[in-house]
Amino acid sequence: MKHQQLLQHHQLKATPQRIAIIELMHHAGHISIDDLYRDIREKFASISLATLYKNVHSMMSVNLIREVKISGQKAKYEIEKMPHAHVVCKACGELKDIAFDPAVLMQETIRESDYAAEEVSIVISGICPQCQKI
Amino acid sequence: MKHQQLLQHHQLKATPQRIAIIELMHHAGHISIDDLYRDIREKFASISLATLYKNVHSMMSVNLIREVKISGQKAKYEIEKMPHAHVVCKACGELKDIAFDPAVLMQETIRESDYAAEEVSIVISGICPQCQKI
DNA sequence: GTATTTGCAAATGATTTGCAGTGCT
DNA sequence: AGCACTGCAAATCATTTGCAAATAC
Repeated sequence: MKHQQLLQHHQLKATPQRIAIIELMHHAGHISIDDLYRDIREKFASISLATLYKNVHSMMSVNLIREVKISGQKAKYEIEKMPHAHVVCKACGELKDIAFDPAVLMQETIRESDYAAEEVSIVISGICPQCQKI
Repeated sequence: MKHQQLLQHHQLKATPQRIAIIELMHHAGHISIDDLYRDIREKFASISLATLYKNVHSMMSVNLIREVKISGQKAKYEIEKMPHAHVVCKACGELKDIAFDPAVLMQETIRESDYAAEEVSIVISGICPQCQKI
C-alpha cells in the first residue's frame, strides 16, 4: 500500500481515514475541506469534520500536503509534489497546475531580500479556455 | 487630498473611515483586518468591524486594494500597485515586497494553458535575515 | 434630496478544543 | 501496552446580514 507508507515515512499513523484523504487528494489534484468531507463520507459515513481539520493540519506540519490559498475561494489542499504554479479561472473557479521552475525566482529573492527562501507559491488568475468562449 | 480622489475615481464615496483605511494601508504596506481595526480605532473609536469588512470588500471589487493570502496567516491587504512578489518569514511572519516582473510568467501561462492571464500572486516563504541570526 | 454608508446587534459560517472511547504499531 | 487518533458536542473565532440613523454628493 503506497499511501500507507507515505504516512509512515512522515511518522503519522496510517489510519484508514488518512489513507482515504490521501487517495481523494491524489485523485482530485486539489480539494477543499468541504469537498473532501462530502466525498470521504461515501466511505466513512461517520467521519467528522474535526478529524479532517486535524488530519489536514498534521499532514501539513510534516509537509506531506500543502495549502493553496486563493483569493475569493476557500483554501484547497494538494499532495506535495514537484514545484509548479497554479492557474485559477475567475469565472468557473477551476484550478490547475502548470509547469514552472521557481529556481530563478528563488535566486532573485535571496539576492534582493537576503531571505533564506524555502517555498514558492504562485497563483495566476484569469479566464480559462472554456469560459473565454462563453 | 489624494486619497479622497483615489476613492472617487473608483466611484466610491470618500468617507473619513475609508480615507483612514487607505492611509493606514499605505503606511503599513500590508495589513490584516485585525490590525487595521486596532489602529483605526485610535481615530474612530466607534468604527465597527462590519464597516471594515464592507469597505475592504468594496475596495477590492473596484481593484483599489488587493488581498494577499498567505498560508498559516490571516489575509492581508495592500493598495494596488506595480506588480511585485511577496516574501514572508516563516519564523516572525514579516511580509515584504520584492521587485518582480511577471511578464514572462504570464506568457508562459498562456502558452501552457490557454488561460487569459490577468493577475499573478506570488508568495515566497523562508526565513528573514533577522530570524536567521537567532 | 437621494442613494450610500455607518454602526449596532444578531445570525451565520468556519475552525478549534476537550474528552472519552478506539485503534494503530 | 501505550500513545496517537477518532468522533462527538461545545467553544471559539471570523465574517456577513438586516436595519435604522447618519452622511456624502
